[in-house]
Amino acid sequence: MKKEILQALQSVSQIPLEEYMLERPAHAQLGDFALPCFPFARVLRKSPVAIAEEIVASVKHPLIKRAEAVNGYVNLFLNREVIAHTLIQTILQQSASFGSTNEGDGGVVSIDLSSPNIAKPFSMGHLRSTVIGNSIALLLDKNGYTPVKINYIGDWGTQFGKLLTAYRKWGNEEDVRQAPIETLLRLYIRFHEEAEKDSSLNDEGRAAFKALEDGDTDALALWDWFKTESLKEFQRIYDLLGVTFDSYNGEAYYNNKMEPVVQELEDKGLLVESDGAMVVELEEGMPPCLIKKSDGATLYATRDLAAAIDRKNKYDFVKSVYVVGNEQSLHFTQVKEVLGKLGHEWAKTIVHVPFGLILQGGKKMSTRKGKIVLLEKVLKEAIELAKKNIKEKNPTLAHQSEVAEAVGVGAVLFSDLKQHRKHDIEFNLETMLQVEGETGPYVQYANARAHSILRRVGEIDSFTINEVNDHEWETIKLLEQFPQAVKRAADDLDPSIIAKYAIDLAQAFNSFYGNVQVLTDHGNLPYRAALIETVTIVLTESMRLLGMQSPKEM
RNA sequence: GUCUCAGUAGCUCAGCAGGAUAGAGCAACAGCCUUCUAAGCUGUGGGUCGGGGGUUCGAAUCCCUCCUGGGACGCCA
Repeated sequence: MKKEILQALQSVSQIPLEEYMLERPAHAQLGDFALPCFPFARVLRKSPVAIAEEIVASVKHPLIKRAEAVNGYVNLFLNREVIAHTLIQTILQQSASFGSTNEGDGGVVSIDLSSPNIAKPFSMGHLRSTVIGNSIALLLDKNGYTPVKINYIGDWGTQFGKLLTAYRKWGNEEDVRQAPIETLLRLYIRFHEEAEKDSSLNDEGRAAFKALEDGDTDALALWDWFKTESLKEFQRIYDLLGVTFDSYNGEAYYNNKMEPVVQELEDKGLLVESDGAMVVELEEGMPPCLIKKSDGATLYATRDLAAAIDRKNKYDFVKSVYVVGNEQSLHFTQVKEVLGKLGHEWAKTIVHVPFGLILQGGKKMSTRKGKIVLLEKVLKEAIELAKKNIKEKNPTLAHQSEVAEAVGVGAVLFSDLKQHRKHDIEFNLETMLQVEGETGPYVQYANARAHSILRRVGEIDSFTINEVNDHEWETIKLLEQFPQAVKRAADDLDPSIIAKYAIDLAQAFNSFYGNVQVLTDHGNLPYRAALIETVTIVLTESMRLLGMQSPKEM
């Protein structure tokens, strides 16, 4: 549509026009599109006002109803009825595939997301990675890519040496069976408390990890047990969130895949000794990448290198996305650099998608110090609140517990996804549980109301449009923008674009049905019903792309 | 100290491929349930866009600089 308008303008303009020049005015009374003529003034040696007036006088196109010259702008008012009719037809016909593209042409994009650490509770921080990563996968899929979701479980590293040490010193089997994660977390916290006083504990922990890595059977058995118990707890949360994975290959999976990488680094002369550790030196200004500790045990970067190479071999990805907090930016830059030094061209296709931290009192939360908020508790609370709301607002509703779950989880998901990824978030339970205003339940409610009207209308087979009022037009303009929102969200790997879009559309629609009686106006009923149906299609699809459910009643 | 992200209404944020009077939500206040679910709608008040320079016809948006805060900077992940 924009292209057609642009062509119409081009035919009467002496200057070549580009798509970006045509903008949407901030205020609806200024029209649907506007062309600022200031840049042309110098070339044409005329005032912008005169240029605008000339264009307005001669521009003509079936989609343009009226053109006005205002202070050097060409303001265009479109032919609402024609555009609305075409758009509604298109959306009804394409249904959920409206806005899809085949840009990715089936190319695989691996996505590293969620990645909780075993023996530690699923925290609010992991929520961000999980829901952002999941939404990115859905967005890529809609654009024709083949996403592969990898849950890179944190199940290896010195932390396990520490945990094993703590368990052997202070733990017992019974407590772990009763409440696995809670007990293991307590042990982990105690370890760090005691290590403050007695730093030799840290050496003990490191030694225990070395033993684990060298295949000590006792240590392995304990490790395996802790891991099994942890995964059970995580699964409950993934079920609630509706997130699935294509691979659960965690850090331990790469235990036997690191040596070849280390060997290759050595063969290529990249590995150098530094203070007893083995490192790869990087460009000036960047700290070296640590590959092996002085005791010979591996590090995070070692495993990430092995994992990146393994994933390239396995999936032959066109892009590899890591949804990990922005405090790890340096780490990923280093890993990319090292891969580049190894001669892997594809290192360029690795993308770190960072996100802000969830803060408490302005500070980072720390598992080690026991400063942590549990996601499961937050979700449970949100669902309880949704249940209570249903009892008050719609007590006769069927399937109340399913709807409560969809709404409660939707509230938590949306409060996270609507914010720009990179912003730190101050944790606030009240904000997360909110159901009014710019929230997940607000979007779900708009969609439920739309379905409610449609249930009363029944089947419609054709419609004509006599006039599109302002409320309807605002809604239609937004519907028309959905494909662009999808494309931008996928290109920027940023789900918040869809979340904001969904809010805008829900607001426009709420305003429409709040001000227009649909059922009683029989002349306009078929057209409005068709419009409302397209709203449900696009709202439902928006919510799906965010990983949210969209109940038809609530 | 170096690198990096941020600073917009009382609070939480959007806008930042430069464009017309800087927008939402929450909170506050005032209306709207005998008409499609009030998780809604309609209105009111509320701003030196951190400070200062610069580029431009035009800057919240681009550049420089300073201030404030978060985070990362070798044997955690």
